[in-house]
Amino acid sequence: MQSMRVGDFDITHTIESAQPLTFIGDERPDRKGITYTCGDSFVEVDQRGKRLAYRAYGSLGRARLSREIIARFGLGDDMGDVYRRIGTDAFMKKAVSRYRGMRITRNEPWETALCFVISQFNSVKRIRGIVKRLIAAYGREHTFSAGSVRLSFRSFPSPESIAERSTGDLMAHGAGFRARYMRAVAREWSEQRGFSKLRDKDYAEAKEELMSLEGVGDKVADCILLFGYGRLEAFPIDTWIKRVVERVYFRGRKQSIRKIHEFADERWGAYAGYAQQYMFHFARNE
DNA sequence: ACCCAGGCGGGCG
DNA sequence: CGCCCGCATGGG
Repeated sequence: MQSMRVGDFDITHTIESAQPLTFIGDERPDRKGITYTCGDSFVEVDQRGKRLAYRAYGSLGRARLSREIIARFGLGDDMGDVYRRIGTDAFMKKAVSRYRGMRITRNEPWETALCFVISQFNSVKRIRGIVKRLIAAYGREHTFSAGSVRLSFRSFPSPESIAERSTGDLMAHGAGFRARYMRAVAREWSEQRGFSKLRDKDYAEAKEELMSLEGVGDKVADCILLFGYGRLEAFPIDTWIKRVVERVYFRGRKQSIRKIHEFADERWGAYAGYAQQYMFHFARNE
């Protein structure tokens, strides 16, 4: 078991706020930790106060595991800086105070893309179920044994393993009309080798490229950029965010998606993604 | 029975 | 542009 000291971090809020880890991993019963697969390794994380303990089963070595934990849970983010920038009004101050320590997780881009393609016009509970069934059906099985420890788990399905299924196969797991989009994105992802070039592009250009995929619109593209590529300026606008922004900042008057993007960009700028996540989690749990 | 869910594509004015 | 519609599915 390895560990590190953490500040301004709350793993419970982080893993319960409907980020990819919510869909992929399994929350521990005490809600203070999670298990999830990272590549071909199985990772356990557990928080006790300011101590974050973690371990991996598989090929992930000690140094790489520590880097994975820091990256995955956004532990490199300066939360003082973030809170100063987003906590500028009563509503956001309340959201921040309620969920202090919640971080934007940084996830594998393909895994992020598939999760959020599935998320469209869907509920958090169902998204999780569908993702779990896909992992069970198409994930590669790994078994780890050392001494008395023996465990088996399935990694996240590869783009190829989704692309080669029929829409009927995918619908059998409850994916519904999204099956077509899942195949389309999986096909592109396997052909274009993971969209790694997006890291070198600016936000607008990267978003436009993601939106050229069938089944990826404005909101899903922002989710992929935020949770998959760590673009903290991305501001995904779903039904919750739209409602809340209109209610809190526009006196309940309807606004177009474009206007809300302009508002968020001007108000929260480089940390709009954090503003969005606190707003989303807060609004959903009211 | 009914409504809605971390939307998107397509068609229309 | 903005608006409206259909879309699979199941949980509340």
